Amino acid sequence: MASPFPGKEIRVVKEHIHELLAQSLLHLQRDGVLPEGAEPEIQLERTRSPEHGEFASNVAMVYAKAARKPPRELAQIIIDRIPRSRQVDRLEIAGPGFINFFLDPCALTGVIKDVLRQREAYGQLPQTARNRYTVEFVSANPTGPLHVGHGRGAAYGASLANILEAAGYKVQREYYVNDNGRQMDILATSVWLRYLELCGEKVPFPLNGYQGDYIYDVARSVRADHGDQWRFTRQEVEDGLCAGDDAEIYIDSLIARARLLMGEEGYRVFFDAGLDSILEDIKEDLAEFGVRFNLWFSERELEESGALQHAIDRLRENGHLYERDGATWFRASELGDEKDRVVIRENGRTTYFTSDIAYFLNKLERGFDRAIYVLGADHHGYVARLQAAARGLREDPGRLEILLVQFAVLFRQGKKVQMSTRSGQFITLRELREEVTTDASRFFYVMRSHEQHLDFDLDLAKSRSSENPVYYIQYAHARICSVFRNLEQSDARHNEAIGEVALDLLTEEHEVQMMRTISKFPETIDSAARLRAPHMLAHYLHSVATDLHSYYNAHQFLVDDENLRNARLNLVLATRFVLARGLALLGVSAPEEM
RNA sequence: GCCCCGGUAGCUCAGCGGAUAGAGCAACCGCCUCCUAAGCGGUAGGUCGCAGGUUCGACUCCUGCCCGGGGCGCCA
Repeated sequence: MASPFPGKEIRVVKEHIHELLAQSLLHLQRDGVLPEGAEPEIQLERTRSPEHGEFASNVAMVYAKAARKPPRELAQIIIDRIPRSRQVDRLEIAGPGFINFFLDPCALTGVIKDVLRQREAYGQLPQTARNRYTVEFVSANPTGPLHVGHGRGAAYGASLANILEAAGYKVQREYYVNDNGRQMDILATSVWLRYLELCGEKVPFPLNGYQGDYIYDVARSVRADHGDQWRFTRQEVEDGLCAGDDAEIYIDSLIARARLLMGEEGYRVFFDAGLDSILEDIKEDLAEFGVRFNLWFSERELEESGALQHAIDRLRENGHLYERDGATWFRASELGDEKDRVVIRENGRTTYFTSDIAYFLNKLERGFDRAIYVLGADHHGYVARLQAAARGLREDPGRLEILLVQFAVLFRQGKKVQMSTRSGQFITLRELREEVTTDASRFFYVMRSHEQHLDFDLDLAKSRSSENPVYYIQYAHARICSVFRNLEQSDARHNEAIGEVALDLLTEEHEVQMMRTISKFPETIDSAARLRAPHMLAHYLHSVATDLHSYYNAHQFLVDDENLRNARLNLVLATRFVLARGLALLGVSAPEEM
């Protein structure tokens, strides 16, 4: 037969079969059996049960109407046109008209050769077109430590970015640092009030200020560096303060008071001290969580670089802005949003949304084909707003993709762990990592679909037992490593070349199953990337571990027969590569010993 | 009121329009003189929230309803 990939090793059996089917359908189009025109769409999927072969296609059913033939009859015609392949043992028509592909054993053993040739790179898919993606995630305001809610976004975003890379995309990881908003002013003022307290001046601390102890730490460091030069008495601070009942007005007037008393320069010291120390803490926290970013994008820079003005100009040129009540509005309601949005407030300052628009435009102008946003589910109001912005900018809304991650709720001893940001009674990501380890938290966070509320069972994540899926998978990896350690201590050696020649000895049910599962790795990466679903990879790895443990229990790998031993070692070594790579994509370690 | 997410085994959840709906935990019965029992094998467990619709075919898509979680600002 003619190889569908001339001069190239057939890497993925599924692709190969897909190609065989495509050739058949192309023939039938030329022969007039099928209508010509669009390239036929082919669905090929794994069967649920081996009695239906390895792969099945529904093309005969889909095209039955167009071909004006009963599905099973059309199936036979399609089969007659499918080129012969060494990889395919036989074809069957089943049920209402499925075409089932039964593989030749060499197709499965070929998978082991593939893996051992590609080693750690197995599962890496070729580059695709328009593949420059930027993924923005976490982007928590630098006003305090990350908590467990941010943890899910971090784990999801990082895993997704890794998976997209494996699927052939060039991925940039970005964190949007909101260093310009009112929340930052509240932070700066909170630090200043704590500073005054340390100086011995007790000014009543506002309820909506940042209450956490870390504020004292920042205040202490400012005082250590700058002494008491910004010390004012309670009387001085409260003079001319709007002491109304409204907490929001009260804190705003405190902010204004801070700026006035200290001057912009002094105020900046508190502002930057808060920002720098908290951002530093967040970076360190994320690094320890195995999450790295290529770019920490500063909101302030949007203003300083003129990007903000650039975006506003663009909206204005496109006729989407108007003035009302002293503010400048974006006519979002005409572009799919539920109402119009303010982009320049009455006081002349832009809104948070204005920055969002400018940042989005900036991403596209930096050359990314697509901007992916990983946001908490509470931000779902953003979707329509940002899409409206994309339209208003006359950019393709298809280049904007927003993924909402649902909330995670912690459970301890079967009971919900209560959390509240206001009272400062939230569990930090750092505390979670320390309690259940980074590995377990990374895995648990992405174990479920991101669209699904997550019940995070702390006791399960902590347990070093079989119930804990992350240990179950890691244990499979460690077991394989252990086998090779035992081999080292014996007289025997692993010879991959001998193993490769002897692969046809791998005929046990467990071995066939193991190979089948390993062969699904590339397509799992593909689906997980396409559906933005790291949990698919998590589930897949669990099935790899299941097969390995079963195999391990049923058969001895270190047998006397040199050929069989090396063949089996090739298989488990290939399994090890899959486990290690898969765990790495999820940010989970693959220990050699447990 | 409007919007987002969910409702599948006792519990937590997979299931990318296909064939007999799966896994882990919990329950019950077994397996270590043998490469790590953090493991394996087996048994039992289901009106896929309800009602319509689209389709050769619906857990999957559409509409309505019921139940649970969350969100709606010239806040960020």
